Amino acid sequence: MEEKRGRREETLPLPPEVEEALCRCGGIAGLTGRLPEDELLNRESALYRALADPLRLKILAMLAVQPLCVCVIREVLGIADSKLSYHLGVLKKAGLIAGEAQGNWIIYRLTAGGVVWARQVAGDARD
Amino acid sequence: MEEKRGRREETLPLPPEVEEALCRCGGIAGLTGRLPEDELLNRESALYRALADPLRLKILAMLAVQPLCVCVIREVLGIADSKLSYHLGVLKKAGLIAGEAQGNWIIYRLTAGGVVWARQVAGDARD
DNA sequence: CCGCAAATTCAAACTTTTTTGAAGTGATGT
DNA sequence: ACATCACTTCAAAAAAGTTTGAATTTGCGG
Repeated sequence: MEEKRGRREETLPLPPEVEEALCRCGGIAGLTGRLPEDELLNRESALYRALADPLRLKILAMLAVQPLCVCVIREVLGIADSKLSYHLGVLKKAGLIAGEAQGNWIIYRLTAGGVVWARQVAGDARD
Repeated sequence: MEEKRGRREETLPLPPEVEEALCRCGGIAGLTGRLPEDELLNRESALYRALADPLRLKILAMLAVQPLCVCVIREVLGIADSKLSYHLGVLKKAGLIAGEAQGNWIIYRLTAGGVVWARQVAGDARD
């Protein structure tokens, strides 16, 4: 009766392959300890969420060619102003691009972080 | 009047910096030509969408330690079966993980592609 | 055959993201 | 001062993604 209470982690029946490997890494607790902090996972998933749209990837690819003002981007994409503004906002909030006002225009360019990801997008194309 | 009709691409007024660089790369048309295919952008954004959730990144991190059956993953995450099944499905559809039935259990492991991205997640943690 | 345990499927409720069109901001040229 | 151009903001509608709990499937041991 005593061994039933508490339900130790080693108690749950597992496929041998998993059980063995799990023991070697410290059981459930050991495994849990090896995982990245939630804080980090949140930040990373937020970045991927910004990249999770073909339109936004296209914008990154364009800006990898050269810095551009909104009107040129819109001309290439053929979408409404406000829609473009929304997506630029998403990329900006993610720290992938930055916009600098220049008179009547706003010129967007990749940030250092943006360059890395834009390369990832365009780089895969070379395969 | 004749120069007004048609609105050639060179006609739109631009900040000098942008205009000059745009000319060098073949104008709007030249820029458009350098962009990745929509097909590719769709595939890549689909991958990022699969990565765009902290729970899913955590699952990848777990499987980077070792292959695991669903029950262990659930134990670590502390979420409902069906919820976990949904997220495993997303990762599987994205080609990041694969599950192999083994008797009563299903053992999930990273695919080759999954390994790359799991490293990206955990690797950033080392900074 | 029966019952159990592991995992998936399903549909409805819920949340988040995206789209749309109208209104707003601010610099520029007249 | 006024009209215009480039761009953003806003709020409502639409679409997509996620969560929930119940039902289902499948393999295993008795």
